[in-house]
Amino acid sequence: MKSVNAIETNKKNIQAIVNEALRSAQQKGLLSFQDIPDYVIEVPREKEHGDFASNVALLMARQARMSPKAIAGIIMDEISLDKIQELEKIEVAGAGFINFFLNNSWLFEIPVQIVKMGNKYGYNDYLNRKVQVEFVSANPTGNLHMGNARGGAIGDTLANILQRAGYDVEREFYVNDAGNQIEIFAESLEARYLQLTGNDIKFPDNGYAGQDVIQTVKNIIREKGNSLVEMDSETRRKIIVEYALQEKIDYIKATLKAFGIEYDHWFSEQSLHDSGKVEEVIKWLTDQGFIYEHEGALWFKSVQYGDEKDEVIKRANGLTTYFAADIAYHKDKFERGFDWVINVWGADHHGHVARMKGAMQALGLDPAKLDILLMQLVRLYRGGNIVRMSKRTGTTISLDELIEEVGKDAARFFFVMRSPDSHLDFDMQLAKEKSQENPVYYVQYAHARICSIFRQAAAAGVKMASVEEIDSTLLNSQEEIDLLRRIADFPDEILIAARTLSPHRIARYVLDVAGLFHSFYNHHRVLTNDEPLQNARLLLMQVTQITLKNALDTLGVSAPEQM
RNA sequence: GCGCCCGUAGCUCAGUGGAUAGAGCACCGGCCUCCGGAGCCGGGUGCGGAGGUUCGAUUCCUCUCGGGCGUACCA
Repeated sequence: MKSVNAIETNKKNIQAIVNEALRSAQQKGLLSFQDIPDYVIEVPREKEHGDFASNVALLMARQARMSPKAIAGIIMDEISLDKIQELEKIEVAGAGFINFFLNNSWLFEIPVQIVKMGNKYGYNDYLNRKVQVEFVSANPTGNLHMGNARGGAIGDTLANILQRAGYDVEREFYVNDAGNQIEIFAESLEARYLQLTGNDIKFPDNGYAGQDVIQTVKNIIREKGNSLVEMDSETRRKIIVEYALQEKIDYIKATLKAFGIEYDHWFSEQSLHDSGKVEEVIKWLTDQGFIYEHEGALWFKSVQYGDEKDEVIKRANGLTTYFAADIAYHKDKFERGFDWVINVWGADHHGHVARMKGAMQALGLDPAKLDILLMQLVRLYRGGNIVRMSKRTGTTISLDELIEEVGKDAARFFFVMRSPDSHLDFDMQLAKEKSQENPVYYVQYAHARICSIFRQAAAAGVKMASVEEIDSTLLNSQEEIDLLRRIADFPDEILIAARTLSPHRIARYVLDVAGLFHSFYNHHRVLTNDEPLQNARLLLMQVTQITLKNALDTLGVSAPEQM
């Protein structure tokens, strides 16, 4: 199906006539310039400035050696209004802006298109470009915490946005099932196992002290009893850690699924070691001169790529670092044919960005194809009080507990409501509240209210006319036009959110649409005895419902029919 | 010390170099004999500070103050 993005279409049409006017003015010798500058057609903030506006004259002033206003005047004179059917008026305003005023006929055509597209409204044209979004990638050594939760909501929403922007999207979870922390995990599990089977063993100082480790060990004992006590340590650890990893990965999968997230691919770090890809990439980088030896360790020359210091890739004890595996991992990603790779990382990993991009360059890959979306950390509140998190005592609130307490919808909405750059204060009490203070309810209520109107209509035996027969030009009050206008923005909002990696834009958008709907609802009645008007308003309700539902889908939040 | 992110209304936050900087909450005052009042309408002296680039800076650059994070042969 052909996608609908009326805003983008209008911008392109206006840009075309502006370009045409520029060339025409140039030919007539009215305007002298080398290149058309990189100007924009934008929707002005103020309604008085038209439906669309361009800054082309301001950007051209220098090379044309004329005032912006004079240039704008020339351009305006070269444009004939009948080039675009809806174009009603052009004016020069402010410092030299060209403002374009359209009549609303394009707007009234949109409802029928939206109804035809249904749950595909918001999707843009297919781009045939593969993008991978890797997110959460939590260590399988503990529970999912609030950072993982925010990463999950941001990553999954971003993946949804990219799909609607026209990309082929793959969601990937990188399982850190190798390396140092797995060793420590194994030691911790073994110590707890021996302790719980009656042996006096000291727990490692840097071990995983959480309750969940003890619970895992209890599960192992339930299944295998004391049978591991007599084994040699290596065999015992192998059995225990294998069991624990499986249990943790199952837990992570189940919890994220409850959070509305399903991955296309789970990628094992250990597989990179098993296949020899880590050694392979180290050897290749060494041969190319990107690696040197110092005090028995191998170092990657990340300083030459703007990093603060060089990074160890293989330790003096012969074990590779997590960075070595990460290089092999990113090489593998691009060998899988992605045009674009996005990693969602916690801000505490920002120091890793420069050297990762440096490694890309060393490998001959284009670092611009890798975007790392850093998100600031989460502070959890309950009412006014901060909920302290402590790894040592294991008293953190985990994602499964959060979902249990506030629900998936509120949690997902809250995590994407703010820009990833912004610290997030998550108030669990507010997220649970069924009141006007809680934004997720405000939006869901709008959707439920519309559903209720249709239930009322059905109960009264009202039948909506077929879409083609409805006269949508009757939707001419300010509230109706404002709502319709914002609904028309949806596909373009998706494109902007994709381009700027801004999932929070969609949360704000859906709040906007809900607000405009509530305002309409309080000013006008849908069900009346004016049948043509009633039909037009029912159509408006239908497209509002579709837009709210599709935008909420993008956020992974449900759109209830009643509350 | 050095590096990254953030400082916008009382609070929590939006704001792709553009025209008169917005929203929610809180606070005050209004609005249903009528489709769900979990709603609507009205009420605002705010871009931490100082320079710079630009026709134009909340946005870009430098410095400065404040907060967060990082700065391991951890991940």
